[in-house]
Formats: sequence, C-alpha cells, structure tokens
Amino acid sequence: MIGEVTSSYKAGEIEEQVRQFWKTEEIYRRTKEIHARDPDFFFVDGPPYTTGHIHLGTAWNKILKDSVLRHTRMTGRNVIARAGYDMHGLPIEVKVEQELGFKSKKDIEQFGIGPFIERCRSFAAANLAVMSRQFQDLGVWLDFDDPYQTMSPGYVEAAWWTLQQADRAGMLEKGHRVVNWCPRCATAIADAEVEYWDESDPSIYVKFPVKGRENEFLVIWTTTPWTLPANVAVAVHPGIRYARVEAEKDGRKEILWMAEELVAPVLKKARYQDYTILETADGATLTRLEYLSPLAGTIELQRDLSHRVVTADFVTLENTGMVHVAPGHGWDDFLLGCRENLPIICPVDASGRFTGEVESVSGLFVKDADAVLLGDLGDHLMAKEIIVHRFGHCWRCKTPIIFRATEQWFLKASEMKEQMLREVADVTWCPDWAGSARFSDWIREARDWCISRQRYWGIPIPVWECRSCGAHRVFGTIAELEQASGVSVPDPHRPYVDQVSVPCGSCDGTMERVRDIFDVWFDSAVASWATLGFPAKTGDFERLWPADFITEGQDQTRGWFYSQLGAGTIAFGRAPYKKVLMHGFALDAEGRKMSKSLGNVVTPEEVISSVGVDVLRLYVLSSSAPWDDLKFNWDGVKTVNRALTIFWNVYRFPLPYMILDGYTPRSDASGRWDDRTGQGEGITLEDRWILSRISTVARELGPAMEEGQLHRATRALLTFILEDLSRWYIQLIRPRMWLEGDAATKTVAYDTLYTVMRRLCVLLAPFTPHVTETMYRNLRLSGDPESVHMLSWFSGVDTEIDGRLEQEMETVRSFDEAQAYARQSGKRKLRWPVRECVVVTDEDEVEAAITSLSAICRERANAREVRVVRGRYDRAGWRAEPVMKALGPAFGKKAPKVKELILAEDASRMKGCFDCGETVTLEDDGEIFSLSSSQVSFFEELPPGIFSAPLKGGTVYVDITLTPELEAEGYAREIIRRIQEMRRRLDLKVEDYVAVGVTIDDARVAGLLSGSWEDVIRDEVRAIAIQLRAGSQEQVGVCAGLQQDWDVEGVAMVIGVSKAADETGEK
RNA sequence: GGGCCCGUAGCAUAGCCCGGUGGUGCGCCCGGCUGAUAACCGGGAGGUCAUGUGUUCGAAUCACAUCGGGCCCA
Repeated sequence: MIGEVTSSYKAGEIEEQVRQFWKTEEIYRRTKEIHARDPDFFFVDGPPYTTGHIHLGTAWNKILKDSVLRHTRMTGRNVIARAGYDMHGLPIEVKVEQELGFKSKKDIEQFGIGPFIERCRSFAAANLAVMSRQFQDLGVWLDFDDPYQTMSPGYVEAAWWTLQQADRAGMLEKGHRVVNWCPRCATAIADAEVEYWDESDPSIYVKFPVKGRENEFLVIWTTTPWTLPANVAVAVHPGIRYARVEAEKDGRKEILWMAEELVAPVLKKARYQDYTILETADGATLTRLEYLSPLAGTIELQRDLSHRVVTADFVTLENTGMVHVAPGHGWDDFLLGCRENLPIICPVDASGRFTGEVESVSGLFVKDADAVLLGDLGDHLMAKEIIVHRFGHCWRCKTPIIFRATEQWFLKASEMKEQMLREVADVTWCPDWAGSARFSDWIREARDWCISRQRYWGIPIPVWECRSCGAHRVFGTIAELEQASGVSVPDPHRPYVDQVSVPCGSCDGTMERVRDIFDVWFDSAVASWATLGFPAKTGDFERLWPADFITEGQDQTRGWFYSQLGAGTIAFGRAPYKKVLMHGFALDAEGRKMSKSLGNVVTPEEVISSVGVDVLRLYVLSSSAPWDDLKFNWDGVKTVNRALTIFWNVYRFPLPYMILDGYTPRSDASGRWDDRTGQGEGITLEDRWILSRISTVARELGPAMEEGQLHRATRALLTFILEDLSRWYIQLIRPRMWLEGDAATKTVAYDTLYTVMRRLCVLLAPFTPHVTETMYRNLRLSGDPESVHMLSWFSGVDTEIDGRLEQEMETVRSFDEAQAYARQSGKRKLRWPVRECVVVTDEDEVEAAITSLSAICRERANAREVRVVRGRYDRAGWRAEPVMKALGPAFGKKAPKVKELILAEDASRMKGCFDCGETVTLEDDGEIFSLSSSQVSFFEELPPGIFSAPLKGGTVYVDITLTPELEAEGYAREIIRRIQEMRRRLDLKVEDYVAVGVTIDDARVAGLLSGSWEDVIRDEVRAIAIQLRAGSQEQVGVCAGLQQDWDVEGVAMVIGVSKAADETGEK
C-alpha cells in the first residue's frame, strides 16, 4: 500500500536505496528478460580508455547513452548494450613507464617485455574496475558484468581476422612512408594521435649555391634546420615568377634567386642594403638548375648527392617561395620525392638522434643538432629569427613529433574514400551536419592509415614474414596460428606471439612475426563485431550487426566514427552503425576546456555528493543540446535540483490525504493498476486538463527522442512539472483534498493525480532513474512490475487530448496573473474575498474560456462573481484632460477658465458628444465656449476600489470594495490561517482536534464574526470548541496549549489553541 | 591556413531552418501565500540579439566579412 513520505527530497539516500534494490533484486537483468523477445536494438558502447577516473565529459557520455537506451527499452526493444573498455596502447605504456621510472624503450627491453606487458595488463584491469564502479554510480545500465575488453584473446582475434580480410582484399600494404614519429616513444603514431599547440622554433633563410655559377644562390626558408642534412631538392611553384637579384650587403654583391614578390621583405630581413632585379623566370623554367648543399663541407652524405630544382603545387607565395625538400622528413616532401624519383634520405634513428651518416652531429638529438648545423652553415645562413607556430606533439608524452620515413604497415584508406562517403550518407546523423558536413569533410581528406606501432602493449600485428623469400601470411585466428606453428598460444600478446614461428609455404624458410603491434585505434575499430564474439561465434553477429545506434563526442569524428567506418568498410563493405548521435564537450562556465592547470575541473563526484546523480543527469541532459558544448554551471545545477525538489513535493503532497481516506487506485484482476482514467463521476475540467497536458507532453517526447533532442524532451518534462502540475493543477485541487469524508470530486482528484504521477514516473524514468524508481515503488499496486524500468513507455492517449481546453486554460492562467496583479495594485490580499472580477474582452475565445472555467476563475480570484463584458466595463468612467496646447490658441486669455470648466464637467457626457461627432458647449456666466474633440483628451478612470490589469486578449477589473460580509470572511480567513500556523507549531497531525479561544480587541470585528463565521472557523481548523469574544484580556480561556498575540490588519487579537483529547474528538 | 559548431540581460538558455514588436529560468528588487512550508506563488527592473556591411518595406533570423570561444584538421 502507498506509504506516507515525510522527508524532503534527499537524493543521496534515495539513490543509495535504489542502487541496493537494483542489485539485490537483479532488476537490470530481469528488465532485460522482459524484453528478450522484443525486436533487437544493438548498441555499441564506445570504449573509454582505461587510464584512470572518469571526468564530467565521460559521465555525460554515459548518461546520454543510458537515457537513450532506457527509453528505447521501454518502447519495447530488446536492447543489447555491453559496456566496453579500450585497454591497450601507448597511454598505458607511458603510465607504467612513469611508475617504473623508465626513460626510453631500452629500459623496457632491459626490464623484459613479458613483465612489462603484465604491468600494463594489471594497470588496465585495475582501472576498468574503478571506472565500472563509477559508471554504475551514475545509474548507468549497461552489461558491466561482462564488458568487452580489447585485451581479451577473443577481441584480439577479431582484430586479427579483420586484418586478414584487409590482406585478402588487397587493402593491406607494407610501405616506406613518412609517418608522424614520436622520438621519445620511438614509434610511429597516427594522425589521430597528434596534438597541436604553439611552439617556438628557429625560422631561417638559407642560401644554396647554384651549381656551375659563381656567387649565385637559391634562397630557401625552413623552421627545421635539422632536416637540411636530408635535403635533396628545392621545390618551386610552376606558376610563380622568380627573380634573379643582384643584392648588396656591406659592400659585397651576390646573385640570389627567390620569388619576385618576396624579394623586398626577404632582403630587408637579411639586412641587404640594395638590390637590382636582373631577370625573372617562371618556376617551371627553373628546373634546369642544380645546386650544392651548403653543408657539403661538413657532411659527406650531402657531398655525394646531386641536388636539383623541382616544381610542386604545394609551394605558396610565402617566405621565399622556394621550399627545401627532404623526402625523408616530410609528408609532402615524400610524395614529391616518389614522383620525382628523388633519393629518400633519413639519417635519424628511432629515438630522434642522428646516425653515423652525418658525422658532424652523429648521436645528437635532432633539435639539439640545430645549433651545430646553423654554425656549419656559416655564411650560407642569410637570416635567423624565432617564430611561434602550431606544431604537432605526441598525444601521450607531449614530445614534439618529427617526420620520419620508415617501413610501416598501411590500410589503403585513401582508396576507399568514395565508398566510405556513400556509406556515411546512409547513416542517420544527429545532428545532420555532423555527418553531412563535418564527417564527410574529414573522409575526403583521408590518407592511408598507418596501423603499425613499434611498441609493446597492444594487439600484435598478425603478420608473419619469411626470412628467406619475403612472403608474408596474415593469421585470422589463434587456432589458425596454432595449427600452422604446432604450438599452443594461450596469450596472443607480445612477447609470447613473437616466439611463434611457422614454416613458410612458398619456400623452405621460416616465417617470423613482424615485431609491430596495432595502432590502438584499430582495436576499437573492430568493436562492433568483436563485442558479439565474432569471428569465433557468428550467431549474434548475423542477427544483430550492424549497430542500430552509437553516440560519442565530437572528437570521435576523426577517432572512433572514422576507425569503425574504415574497418567496417574493409571487412564487410559497409558502415558498422546505422545511427550516430554526436555530442559536445564539457567545458567550464566560461566556455574553457576543463584542465588541471586551469584549476577549473569539476568532477562528477563533486556534483553527485552535492545534489545527487539524478540532478546531475537531468542537468547535463537539459542544459544544452547534446551536440553543443556543455558549459558547466553550478547555478544551472541548483535550478534542476530545485525542480526535482518540487517534483518530490508534488509527489508526496497528496499521500497523507490518500492514506487517510484509504484511497485505492483501480486495478485489474491481476492486481495491476488499471490505466483507464475514464470520465468518472465528479471529474472536473482541471482534471481533464492535466490529463490532456500529460498526453500532449508525451506526444512531443517521441519525436524529440528520435532526433536525439534530449534537451527538448527533458525541458518539456521540467516545464510540465513546474508550470502545469505544481504551479497550477496542485493549486487548483488543494481544496478538494481537504474535503471531509467521501466526496466523488476528491476521489477523482486522487485518481487523476495518481494517474499523472504514474505516467510522469514513466516519462522521467530514462533520465532520472532513481527518484522515479522510488516514487513508483511507493505508488505501485501489488500486481504491478517491481520496477518503473520494467514498464512500457507512455506515449500519450489521443482521446484524452483536448486542445481547446488547453487553450482555454492558458487564458484562465493569464486571467489569474492579471487578477493577482490588480489585487496587488489595490493592496488587497488574496485571502480577502472580493465582490466581483470583470473581464472585458472582444474575443470569443476569452469569453468562452472565462465562462466555461468560471469556477476556477472564482476560486483563483477569491471572487464572489467573475463575469465577462463585451466592449467596455460599465463601471469605468472617463477623466477629461484639457489639451492646453490646443486651448491656448483657441481661447487665448480665457483658456485657463475653459480648463476649469472642462475639469468640472462630466467627462462621460463630453466624450459621448465627441464620439457622436458633436461639439461640446460649456457655459460660464452666460459666456459659451464650444469645444472640439482635439481640445480634450480622455483617460479611463476607475471608481475607488476598482483596479485593473491586462490579460491576454482583454482586461480584468477587480472590485476590492469591502462589504461587512466580505470583511467578516476576510477576518475569519486571517484567524483560520493563524490558528493553522499555531497547530503546526504545536506539531499536531492533520486529523487531530483542538480547542480554540480568540479574544478580539475590536467589538465591531468581533460582532462581524460571531455566529456563522465562528462555525466556519471551528470546522476549518478541526476545533471541537471555539470561544470568540471581544476584549483585550490576556487570558483566552484555553489552558494547556499555545497562546499568542497577533496583529490582524491593525486589530489586536489573542489566540489560544490546545489539543483536544482524542475521545472527545468525535463530532 | 582549412572544415564544422557556438556567441542573445550579471549567469544559463529559447527563438534562427521558414524574416514581421525578442521569450524563459537563475540571481537581484518589491509583494503575496502559509494544511507541499529549511517549500511555494505574483510583480518589477535589467538586452547595442559579438561587431560591421549587404539583401529587404522590414533582419536576432538570410548573405558576406571581422572578432571571440570550442572541436577537428593542415
């Protein structure tokens, strides 16, 4: 049975109880069972990376997922939602390296790869446990008991199998390419792993001597002096005009080549005093030029090379218009080198140090070599400054990256662009531009995907190469490898798989595994089938794949949205997801990124401990559109908290009355609540109205959820709770709750409120799963499901929607605000009744609304009568105001006299004449003045005691004039209120009886109240006896209770209240 | 340097697609209510709609440019 709730909204307690309930009763598992035979809905959790605690953005991400999935489940879908974790990769390696105090890969090798990856494994597992706990504390329902883990053997197989598919499709390629290289981690890193921020670098202008010409140079510009040892060419743009300049500096002359337009700024920067342009030429004609390295003197490697000028479209009219080309150290350079057949030189090792090929700087870290090389340039260094520019860094260790030409494994993503673009177009994107604009743009720029890393903690690349003939083989499963090698492979990680060799199929040789591991982005790329146990099991895959829905942050455009698309396209020729909701980032209140260094980080725990999980959830969902960035704001959190407090108060408000009356909601034979609210006896318009409203709101929620507009859905619900339910419906039905005994209208109010609360719990359950669960658990009937989350979604009842009634109620609410305003200007408290409220309007709709809902209007206005008048309020008069500007010229010195005559005249009569087109004549001492309408202005003048205010479509007039009868009621209400307050101070229960004594220091007021009002007061305050008399005595004749002096509207009163014995309480 | 998103009172936001007097909440000030009460309700003040230019009879809304913030890329 429904229990009373005395406590205010205490999120912490509620949520803890609900968590316990879910756990002990296995509610999640059993809720899933209810939907086991519903149509499948396959969701794939974007796996968070297991490096540590979750932050607000991670929490938001999971809250969005959970809300969507709970809603989906309630609409009758079998939701498959396994939590997942990304557990491999450099971030974890770096953390473990820090723990062990390692500085480089050499330390790891010395420590042993085996022990090292075991540390990584347990680090990842420990964090997984912490994070799962945190997610569940957010009320998130995913399969946390059995999350997919990228480090599990089955998952590794999914990646292997996918690579095998790529190989078979000819999409896997081993190649010599320039890649982003982290010198600290000594590995290639993906484009997606590069972070950019400003960095200071040298900006130098260098003269390259033209071969075969004395004192003639090409002028190039670079920010990376250390790439000069690998220089093999200078690139010019075929269309740019270049100038051959004779330049003079300190009395010496030399011939320089650079873009014509840039001659002046460059020479100024290099402090040349004078110059003459000797000739100009197109870039295309410069290709006959060859040149010598300015470092030829110190670097033998450079001495042996031939250098030439080539053309390239990427050259721009910046700096000198001539670009130094080092194909071993630049992406564009590399492509150009391939096209022009230039030698590809890369005299830099994995840790970013020069090799012995470059004697002068051998063993030096590239950045440290800059200074030496600048010195070696000598006179060839024309100018040097420092610039600040955006530069790439390793995402984990923040080391500036370099570009290195190395042997790597690639997926030929660039060949799949067209197919990927077609697939993206078939996916439903929320919002639309996330796919049509943002993601598509990214795909158009797709380059081949370098999937190999020279590291340890990751999925080993399952490629075995023959040492003798160079043939390679890709293994798709562990079993396949075991069969070919004849050894068992219990753990498919390094270093164990490194030791497995297989006989070559093409020759007598032996195949060894390439030492590389996968780019960690490849791990999560295969999540949509790996989570289904594919390829080991195929049943779920065939039934469920591709995913119906995924949602992640906008940073995953280049990340998981893309990696999954690539892998899905390679393996299955299609996108692995059907619908994507892209969400924003959690920022601080000023719109800045939350970061430790700024000290503006707000953790989910902080918010939860302050206001609870449901408030956090509802806040992040309602405060901004999912795809906009979330500016975290404590004021916003408090507002949501207040809204939930009101929701809680609305919920517990009727409970004492329901319990007192033994109210039982209708149920069917099985003891389940009967949701047919019907049109029972005693139903009122406000009941119909609130039922209409909740169905209207429910109707709006469907499309909002479908479009990922969770902010609209949650805001609509918040508005409903605050505006419709709390501020209006509850206020309207309060008097009905207080009716004694059996009253049909009271029962209908119970029924209606119960129905609304049950439906509201369902509608809010996906967003605030704890508080709705608690409410539902108290409200449910014995045959109802145990959890609100086991119920079906409420999508509104069409037959209960009454648009006209909702419209009319809007008008009445406007009336209510207007009458309150009018009263306020007349300083008449709401407690004091007024004789009448008059609504003047010309609109049928307003008249219909006020008429059909007049009972509500009377109640709200505390008015004996509310009536509608068309046209003009009969009791409003007119005030005439002379227009002196017009009277002056017309009447000259007599104008002041006329003014007085006008003020003395009956304004209504004058206006009547003017309105009929007549002139008004005023007489004074026989003198007659004739007035035209332009000489008098008219203003509405209300008689004393009448106040007005505008409402939508009309004006309301409130007559606050007191009559003895109205005054009597006013005083009676004042006394009742004070007795009620004293009751509360005495801590009495609603049903307790009291004895009351009132002494009034005003014989007239006491006289007004004696008789029938005395009875009213007695009944209202549940008094068995009341003594009301005039006088100023201190003693009021009630012993053993509370006695208090009051000032009621200037009248002194003494009121005494005491509890009556229970047995005498019977009336 | 490029792509996408965002910029509306002290704060947070709606409206923008489809042009027609800018709404709402928090905070502030004033008042009310007192059987939801460490709650609740009404009213008021507060806005160069980031800036500029254009299109238009009319621009927060459309176009272009600039500035600022975010995400992504080069």
